[in-house]
Amino acid sequence: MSTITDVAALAGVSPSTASRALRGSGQISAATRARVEEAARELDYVANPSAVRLVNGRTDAIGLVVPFVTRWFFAQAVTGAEDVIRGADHDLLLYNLGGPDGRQRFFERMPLRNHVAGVLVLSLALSEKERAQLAQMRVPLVTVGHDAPGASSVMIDDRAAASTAVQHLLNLGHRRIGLIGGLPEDPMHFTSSALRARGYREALTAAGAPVDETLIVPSDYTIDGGRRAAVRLLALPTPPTAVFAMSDEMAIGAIDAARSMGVRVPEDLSIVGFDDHDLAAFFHLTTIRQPVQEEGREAARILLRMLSAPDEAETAHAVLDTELILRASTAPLRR
Amino acid sequence: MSTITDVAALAGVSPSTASRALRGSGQISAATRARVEEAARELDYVANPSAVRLVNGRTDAIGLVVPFVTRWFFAQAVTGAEDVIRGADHDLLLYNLGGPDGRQRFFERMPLRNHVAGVLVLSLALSEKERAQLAQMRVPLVTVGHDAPGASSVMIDDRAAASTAVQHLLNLGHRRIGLIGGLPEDPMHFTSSALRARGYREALTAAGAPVDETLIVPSDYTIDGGRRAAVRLLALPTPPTAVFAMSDEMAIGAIDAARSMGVRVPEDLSIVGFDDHDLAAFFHLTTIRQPVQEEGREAARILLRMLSAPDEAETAHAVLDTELILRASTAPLRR
DNA sequence: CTGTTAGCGCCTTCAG
DNA sequence: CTGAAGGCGCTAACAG
Repeated sequence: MSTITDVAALAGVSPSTASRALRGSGQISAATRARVEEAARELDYVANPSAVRLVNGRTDAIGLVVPFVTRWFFAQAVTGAEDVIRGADHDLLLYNLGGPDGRQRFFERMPLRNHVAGVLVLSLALSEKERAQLAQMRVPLVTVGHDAPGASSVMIDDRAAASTAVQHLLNLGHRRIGLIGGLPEDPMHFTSSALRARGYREALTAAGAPVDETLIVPSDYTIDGGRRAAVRLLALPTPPTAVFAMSDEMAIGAIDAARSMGVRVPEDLSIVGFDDHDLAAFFHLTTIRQPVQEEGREAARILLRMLSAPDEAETAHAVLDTELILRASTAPLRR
Repeated sequence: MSTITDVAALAGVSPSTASRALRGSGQISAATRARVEEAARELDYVANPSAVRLVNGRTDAIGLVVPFVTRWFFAQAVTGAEDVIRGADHDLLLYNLGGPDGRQRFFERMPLRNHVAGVLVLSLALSEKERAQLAQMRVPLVTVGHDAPGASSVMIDDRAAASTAVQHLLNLGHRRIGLIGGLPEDPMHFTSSALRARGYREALTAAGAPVDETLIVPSDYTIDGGRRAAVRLLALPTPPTAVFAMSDEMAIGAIDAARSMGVRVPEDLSIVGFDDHDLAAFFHLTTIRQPVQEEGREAARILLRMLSAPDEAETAHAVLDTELILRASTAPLRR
């Protein structure tokens, strides 16, 4: 691997001149610049990033923390963030927690410490202690789907979106509306679950409909979890006539459960999901669309902005729009 | 950010002693070591990785190149690789190509150059030029799902697996068997497509069944692509009685197409997929299971091994097992 | 067992 | 406009 000294030697200049020429800083005669560039090309020179970082006193890598890359939502957000970060020529260090154990290990060891210029955290509700750990790194922090003090955030209005979903069902005449949602003490703490649950309750209350706690079933954001939750709901003495699931995966599980129990969708049971997953259209699922890739992109943009203006200690908070997508999994209540 | 000099000062020793104590190298009295460790803890010291890399002359970051993190297969493989790499305390630089443009940009700029100790490439059939570019970085290279000269690889036996799938259909009495597969000139060049197509042809030929080119329909590994391909097959004057799809996504699309055309699965049409995607069981899909996460893990392991024994220029080649998973999307030919 | 010295590759003063 | 010198933080010899 050739160094800048090699380049300088080949070009017949000093290393500092070579450095200036290559980076376009200072005043350099066009002739020397050309010569240096030619030499660099010839030697296939690329600056050693460790040396550059050491002397500049900063890294340009960005840490991306994600619970599970395999889940649709996270993969989408990663794609958006990655694209923006690459476009700005930063490195992206991926950290996939992969469950409670990985999460604990991460926060214990803080492997990003001293490694990154900024951190992007996808959809983890940070405990106070975790937030403090992250803050201790003294680098800008942006979260997606969760709002932590001292950090910037990109969110959707989970509460309003959930209300909209439930309102849609209420408009169709439904009153007994089930909720399939995040686990109450989810080890991964997705805050959005709590917000969506709140929106659900508020919509019902505002419409004068009772909130029946037996219709609220926790689940784990997987198809199978949605299936189990739906089975429980449909086995109730007075089952709901409609269900709002906090993710499309769970909604799909619910559709499957209904089918296998001889309950027709939407004739006997209306179902609304959340996300507008790739498969939602396939299942004719009415759902709340959220712009997941854009959430990742926007978070990355905010982080880049924070990096370029480090003095301004301000945090930014973006709220992106959601939209109710009407498909064929919901229908008016039949009496 | 405190430096090792701060730690040394606080512990009342020289920086080199502090360094040795912290890294457990050389001979250090238990007393000094304890004092240094205490000082480091107090100052919350973490070595500056750029400085460490600069002096050691190497980075410990590993580059992971993936076409689309959002596709199930890649997300799974990334998860496996990430886990192993993290476990070995290496950084993981993610590079998501995201299509032909991103691919070209990547190979033009080679942003991993001088950044990484090794590279993991997921399921890209590398052109000779691309392979040369990668080789020019002079770091170990491991590919998953593709075999390139000079690189280690982790593969499955795509040809045999495809043969098995087709053989299963032949055993059920089918003779007209459609193939839904990779695009012939897929801009992302997935080699496995070609190998699976070969397996398909060989199985038919070995059984004395004719290979009808009109039954071979290219597609793009998406649900929708599978749907379109199936529609074309089913609209044929003499449609096939069975179909082998090169991915579960495409198989699912085919199931949907059949359903909407009034063709029953498996009574009128048997379908075999490939991958054992999370949704395969959901669709009762008979499929070829491949251990995707394990492919990622094994690739990472091989890379780590290459890094720890850089002298041995040998490449390793792992072939992992696949398995035919029988479900309800295939049935004997009805006459 | 510990301190001193030198240098990894680069960039940024500071002099010319 | 260009070169020399110094130092970023750390570790590997080399002396003690």
